Amino acid sequence: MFSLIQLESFVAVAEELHFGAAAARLNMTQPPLSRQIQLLERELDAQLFERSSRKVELTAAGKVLLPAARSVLDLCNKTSLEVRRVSSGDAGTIVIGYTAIAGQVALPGILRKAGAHMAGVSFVLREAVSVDQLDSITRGSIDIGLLRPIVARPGVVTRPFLEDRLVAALPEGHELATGNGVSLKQLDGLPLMMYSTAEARYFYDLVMRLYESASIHPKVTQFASQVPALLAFVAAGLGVTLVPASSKEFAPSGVQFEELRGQAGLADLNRADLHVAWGESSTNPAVLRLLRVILEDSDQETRADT
Amino acid sequence: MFSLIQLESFVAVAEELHFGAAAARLNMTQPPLSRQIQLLERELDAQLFERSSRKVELTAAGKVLLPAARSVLDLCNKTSLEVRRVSSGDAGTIVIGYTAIAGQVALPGILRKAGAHMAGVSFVLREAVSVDQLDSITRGSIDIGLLRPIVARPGVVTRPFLEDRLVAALPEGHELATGNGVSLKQLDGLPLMMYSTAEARYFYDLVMRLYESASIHPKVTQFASQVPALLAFVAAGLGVTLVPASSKEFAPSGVQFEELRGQAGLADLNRADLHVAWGESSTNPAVLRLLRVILEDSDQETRADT
DNA sequence: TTTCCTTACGCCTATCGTAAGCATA
DNA sequence: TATGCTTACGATAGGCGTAAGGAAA
Repeated sequence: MFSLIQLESFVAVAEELHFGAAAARLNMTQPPLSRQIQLLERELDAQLFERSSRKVELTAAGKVLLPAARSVLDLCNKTSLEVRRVSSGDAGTIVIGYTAIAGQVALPGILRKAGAHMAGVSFVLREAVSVDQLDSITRGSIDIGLLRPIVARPGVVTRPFLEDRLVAALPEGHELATGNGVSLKQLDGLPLMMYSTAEARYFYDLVMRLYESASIHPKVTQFASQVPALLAFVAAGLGVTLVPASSKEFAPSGVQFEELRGQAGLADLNRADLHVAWGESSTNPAVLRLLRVILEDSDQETRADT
Repeated sequence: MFSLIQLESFVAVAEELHFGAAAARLNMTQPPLSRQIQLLERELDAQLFERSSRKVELTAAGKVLLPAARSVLDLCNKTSLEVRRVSSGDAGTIVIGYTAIAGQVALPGILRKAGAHMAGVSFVLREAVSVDQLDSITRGSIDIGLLRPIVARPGVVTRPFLEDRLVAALPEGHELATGNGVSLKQLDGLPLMMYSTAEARYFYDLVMRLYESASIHPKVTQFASQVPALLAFVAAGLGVTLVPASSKEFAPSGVQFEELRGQAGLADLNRADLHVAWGESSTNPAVLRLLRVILEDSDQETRADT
């Protein structure tokens, strides 16, 4: 096979139509340039130039080769730049998995900040529940997951990046909707709109633990797997529910939120933080950079909260 | 700039993920191969492999380089062939991309007719999914693609040349296998052997649209990306599927086909035509000639159908 | 201890530059 | 005779293979 140097030599001669001028452009002397062209011609079994000591012209075969040689060289240059950029983290593709809630409360901010710091990186977004995200990280089909801290998994690192807690959601005008918070005890006996065990296991378990901590039994009347559906029940006056505080931003009208309070140790139990997860052997520079953006950001928000 | 030998070395290592095996494939020993990779990495300022004495893995930068390197090498090979042909006065070389199905139902006929009209032209055949073919046409590494009409792409022209439609495939002896056709409604409730969304997106979407048009929901129990695999499911009695009518020719025993009928507008929805695609700036006379052969041929078949 | 990627080193091939050759206007 | 591509030749650089080194399971 010919070499790229031969193609560069050929393009230079084809453009200058003068071996001496082409050699000067390539910072070399004529003789080796002539030899490179000869080698290329022998390699291709084709005469590329019609040449005498007075003129140099492209043959038909040369006319076919010229655009192709330019394409090859262009593609090589483009590839070189692209690989450099990916290697330095300036470009690349990051596949981000996220839960439905994370997609609403965390993803927009992350993408906004990432877009500013990492123009040139393209993001592929994939909504999935937490456990599926862990599987995907293990398989390598997503780079970063925004999820709930369920079971630890070898090979996957997780870090909290957005503090969150459950708050009570009550129908507007309910007697407990005072704006001063409610205790779990006060919720005893009220119909509870509950997370389904299969699709929202994390929240199901969290709510059950909270009720147990207050020694009361939930009176579950409705199930749903998504926060908006639960809030719709509440807005319709069917009962109360517990949702992440971050859900306030996208609540329907007719719902009022109250902080949970009153119990020793409640704050430790009532943690619904969002975590970011990634493969521990992840080396993609763009991914590492995005992780820095997310985690720095979380530090700032943490400080702002305190 | 890197050299083509370095790209070849890189592709070999990336495909084998083993320096020793790659070196054997390249007919050389490991040490110089390692050195070529190191030189390439230094040249690109990028680590391409994550390697220890126990495993070799591509980095993100390596994953970007791999298809690009293949493109460069493909383009070089194609260029080499092309220049030789033109130089020797022979017509030229046509690289044909085709999907698995096109390779069975369309390619033999095209090659037979082209062979008669265009002796001296050599064909390079490359099986690839439709979207990859479009990429290759844009890059110039294939001349003509036989593919499904997915999204339009600037610079690439496509024309239908083989009409096709989906038909139902049922286990032999099934009560619906009457030879008089079936309606989609009749398939409601039967287990559907479905195309996978990733590798056979076109058919997946087409089947979903058909079911939606009949206001029924598919009961999907098995997934596969290739028609023969789906037909194998059907032959085994696991359910029914929808396949291009042209697949009849290479169906296993135990499968019976029924036309889809009964619904207004079904014929417009149920189109699975094969298209031919080429670069709009294509000037290769041999390519233009082959296009004429393919499209004339399609006119004949169209007339024969009506 | 085995596997397998990397480093070290001698040999050889290939490319460079200088100098001479030769064809054309 | 001047221009400019080609051939000849010695020096150097770069790649290959063999052999030794070193890290991981």
